[in-house]
Amino acid sequence: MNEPTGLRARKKARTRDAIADASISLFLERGFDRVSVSDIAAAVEISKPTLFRYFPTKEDLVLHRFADHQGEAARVVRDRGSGIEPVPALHRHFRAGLDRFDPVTGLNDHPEVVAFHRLVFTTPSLAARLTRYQLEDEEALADALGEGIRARLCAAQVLAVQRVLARTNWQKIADGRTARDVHTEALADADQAFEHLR
Amino acid sequence: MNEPTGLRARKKARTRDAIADASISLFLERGFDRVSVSDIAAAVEISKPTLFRYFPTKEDLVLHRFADHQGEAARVVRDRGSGIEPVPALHRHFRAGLDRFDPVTGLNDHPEVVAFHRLVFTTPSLAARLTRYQLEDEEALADALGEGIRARLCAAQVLAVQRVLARTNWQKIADGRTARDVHTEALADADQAFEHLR
DNA sequence: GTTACTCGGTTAAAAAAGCAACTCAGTTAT
DNA sequence: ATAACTGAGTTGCTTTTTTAACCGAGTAAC
Repeated sequence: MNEPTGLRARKKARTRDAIADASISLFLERGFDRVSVSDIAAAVEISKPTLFRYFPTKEDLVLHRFADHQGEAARVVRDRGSGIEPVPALHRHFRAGLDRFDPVTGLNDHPEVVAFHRLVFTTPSLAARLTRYQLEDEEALADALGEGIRARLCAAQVLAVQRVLARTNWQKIADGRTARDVHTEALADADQAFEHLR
Repeated sequence: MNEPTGLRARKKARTRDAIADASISLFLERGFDRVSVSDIAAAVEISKPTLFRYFPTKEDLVLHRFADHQGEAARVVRDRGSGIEPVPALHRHFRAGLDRFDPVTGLNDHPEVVAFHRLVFTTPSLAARLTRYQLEDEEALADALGEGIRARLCAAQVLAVQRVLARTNWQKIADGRTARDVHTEALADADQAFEHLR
């Protein structure tokens, strides 16, 4: 069931991680457009074409962290236990994310994570591309919810809610508060928001 | 003047070093024939055919340290300054080796080097292959010295002398003496041996 | 206004690595 | 004696990586 752990696969995963780590740390250090892809390739000791075989664009070097969560909402809906409604399933999933301080919930005060968020939202080309990811995510969720305009509306609202919640949490963290401190009100916000959805 | 330092060359050199290091440390740890080439390949995280692209046989994993000195004597003779006779040039070169405690002179008491020598000379297949290297080295030296039986005799004698000297030094080290301690008498031995050659 | 750089991204060909299956010897088990 | 194993080394095929050269957009220089 799990991926084959051959030599090839292992090295590929390691190269991918190395690229991701090097590029993010370089971006945080000098800013997104003061680092060229050639710099990154040199840091990882691979060639430029190889780098682009792992990540299609420069933006994806940053956004793969979101891309890796791609379709998560849709999956949660599809894999929900029988007799459970979609929205409560997403609610539960988001609460679980809060409990483990998943960065996508905005509730994480690791300096690296905070700096990363700042990087994404203050770099126009990154923010732009991020919305494209969110659109695809939304479409996938809509498909998982069913067909027609109702499903699409519901998907859009759920993801909008999640974005607002994450943004709110992140703002509180950016104001200097600790994730543990914000945790309970983040839960309350989430409960209220998802309650209001139905 | 120096080799091109492209990405490919750098990685190749690093892989070669990794193989050499891993195999020698495994051999020293468990003995030459209690380690399979597959074990080594696994330790370096490369495939078996790849390993054999770097080293032609299992023995060469150990003996490349000698192989890398291959043809050194011949080169010394060819590159000697004008007006210098071959044998004195070789003499000087051997003395220089002693002065920097070059492992090939046997005058080196690093535990790793000592263990390495022991490994080579107590493993029959290694000792056997080593003599083949020495033969090739001898032929190259003979060619550098000129043609005919005289050159061949001279080459054989020079290399025999070097082997005896190295073996003598190694024996003293094996008896527990330190390289620095043995150094002066090693020089004296060398002087006498090369003098006797003339 | 052309010229020349830089940077993101691509292409084609060649080198290198991985994989699986194989040969060939020598050992061990039955 | 034969069957089953193990380990060195090879072979053919596929995937990955390097290399050098290029394209096209932006931009700074003169």
